[in-house]
Amino acid sequence: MPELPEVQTTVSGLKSKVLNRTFVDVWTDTEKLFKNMSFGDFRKEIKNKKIKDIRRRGKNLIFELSEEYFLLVHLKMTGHFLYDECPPAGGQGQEDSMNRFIRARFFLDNDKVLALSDLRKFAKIELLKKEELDKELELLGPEPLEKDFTFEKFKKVLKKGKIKQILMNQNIFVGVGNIYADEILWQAEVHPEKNVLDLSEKELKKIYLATKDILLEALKFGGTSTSDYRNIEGGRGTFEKKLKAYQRQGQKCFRCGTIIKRKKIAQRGTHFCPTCQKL
DNA sequence: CAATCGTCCTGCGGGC
DNA sequence: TGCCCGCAGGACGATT
Repeated sequence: MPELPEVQTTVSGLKSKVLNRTFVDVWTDTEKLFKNMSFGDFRKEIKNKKIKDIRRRGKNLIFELSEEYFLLVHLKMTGHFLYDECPPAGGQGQEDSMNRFIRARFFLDNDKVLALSDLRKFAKIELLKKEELDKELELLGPEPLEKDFTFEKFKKVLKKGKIKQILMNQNIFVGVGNIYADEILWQAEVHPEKNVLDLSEKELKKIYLATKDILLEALKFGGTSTSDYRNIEGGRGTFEKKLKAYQRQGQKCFRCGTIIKRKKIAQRGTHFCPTCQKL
């Protein structure tokens, strides 16, 4: 599932390929992905709009277009963009079934195609004016990799509740989903069900540092592709080789050798070391 | 009022 | 072998 490192990797890839390109047309077989207007209207509106910039806010992709329009895309769980889909035979991603669920195609003025593959059809695509975009994003918390996201700021935005749930709450701070929440808490040696109010200063500091560290490290490796995420060339991120907790249930903890446990916490599959991460 | 549940969706894996 | 059930989960709305 695309979290901050995967969305940022996507943004970087897109910027290198489609900046300053103009949309010629768009196709879909899944009209419900287009949330704020009918697909017919979207198709009319997107034509001839130029991509002036591409950025990320939390897990959202934002294409800044000409005429003061914005294309907002949320990949949710299984969405990913593919540039110039159907790579040459034998090319990276060609044999990967995850790249075959093409739900939308954006035709560009260089005769290339930007496609959206999304197995579960949960992605969101919206064409918005500035005020509408701001309104949709207004509840999002701060960016954890920004310089001004200090330890003081981190402590200030936290609310009471199970720490795992808090880490994944986009209104507190953005970018962390199920994979990185488990990795952050493993590194910080904190039990995912521990209440924020019961965390010591030392534990808070470890979670804060682990958040920055894990997200940066995952970004460096192009994200995690355990199941569905692919980069815009259809290839995989390599951070999955670095995972210490996520989907390692039944295997030995790299720190203490205890068998990693899996438990449903806040409706999410959660992986942790019962020895290193005590409640 | 906060916590939990249901919804969207479909491929895949486990069990029989 | 083949079928069916249930699981995976980001975000949001509904419910308790």
